[in-house]
Amino acid sequence: MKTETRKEEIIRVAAKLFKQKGYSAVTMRDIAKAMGIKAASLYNHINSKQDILNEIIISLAEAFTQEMKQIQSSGVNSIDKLKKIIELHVNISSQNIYGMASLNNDWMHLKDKLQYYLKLRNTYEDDFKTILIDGITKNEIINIKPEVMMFSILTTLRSLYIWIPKKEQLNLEALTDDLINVLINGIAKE
Amino acid sequence: MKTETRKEEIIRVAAKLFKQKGYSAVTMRDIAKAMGIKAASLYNHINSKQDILNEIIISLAEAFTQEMKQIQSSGVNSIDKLKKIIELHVNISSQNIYGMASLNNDWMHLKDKLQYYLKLRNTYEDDFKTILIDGITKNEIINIKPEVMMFSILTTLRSLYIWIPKKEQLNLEALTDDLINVLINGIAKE
DNA sequence: TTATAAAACTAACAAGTGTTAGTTTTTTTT
DNA sequence: AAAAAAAACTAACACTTGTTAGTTTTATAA
Repeated sequence: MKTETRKEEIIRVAAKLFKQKGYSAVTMRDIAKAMGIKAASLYNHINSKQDILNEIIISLAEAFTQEMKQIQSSGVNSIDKLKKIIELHVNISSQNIYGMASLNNDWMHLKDKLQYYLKLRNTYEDDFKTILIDGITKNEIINIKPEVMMFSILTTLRSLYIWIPKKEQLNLEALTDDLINVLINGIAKE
Repeated sequence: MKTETRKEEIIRVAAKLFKQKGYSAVTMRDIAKAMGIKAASLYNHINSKQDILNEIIISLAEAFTQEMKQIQSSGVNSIDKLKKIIELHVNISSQNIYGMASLNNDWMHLKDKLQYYLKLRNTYEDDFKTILIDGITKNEIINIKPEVMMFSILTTLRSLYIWIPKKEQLNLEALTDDLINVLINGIAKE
């Protein structure tokens, strides 16, 4: 376990504050105070406030994209691919609760990286939809508009960062199992 | 259809901007410019930027609370209550897309009204959970942790404001039906 | 038409913003 | 112990923020 650099520490502390109040409402002085230093000192480690946001969001977006490509080429059936996607979101979200908040709420404050982020997101959603359409074709998934299914599942998964901290004793495996049940099998007794 | 007051117009325009950039990133000068007046002129109609946010969020939160009480006392079974909740969210969200964005993303910037808002939200979630527990008891709903079920359904419903605008031809009834299917019956073919 | 109310305006404020320059302190390397 | 590098500091900048005071214009009522 390699030790955290000062820059990584700044990004981690900033992400925590961004989750609480959003990127725009957090000042460089807030971040500095949370680290016990003065705002100007931050600039020995980072280039700008904007760069902090870039690093938080882009690294996460790239992680999702990369894993989706793995799932895509895994060769399992569509339901199992969806299960892998659920696991992916639980894993990343539980490891980076604060970053996920920025990814969800502050992506629109990206500037240089905005187009790149949108490209990654669109690719991810297209891949997701392709899995659903494939499942419908192969009769593994009910024939409902794939957009609505994707919206429902993806929205739930993207909001995990809100709910995971609330679960006192965080059993990730149990959470994953429950989510698979709820999202794929529904909640009604047949 | 009674005509909109200037104050209502400010709140409507502000909500639209809040959806795009978040409360903190929108300035009074932004709002004024979108209305074709100067920032100082806004204060002939509203007391503060804070008050704009208060009105947007609290009116929506109260609408949800009120309707939930209706559903609670409607006497139908738990699955039908869930269907009514889905309809409720589709209706309010489609009628106030911009306000729903503030409700979801900017509630933490409430000040005086923050405690009141949290009380309304907690009550709503408690009522929701009670319906689920009741459904489990009566064997209408599968026996999974009600928190996970509520999280999944409620998160999807709360995010409708993101997706509704994307649906080119907005058939609300069809959307409601699809959501009922996906959220209650799941997506897998049995 | 004249008086009244409503709604816009200009100008400015005090406080807060991200960031830079230059300097001092602390830590690491030789 | 001396030199070099890293990381903190103070002070300030140019700009933006929400808001107020006072005034002028526009619309309504008498």
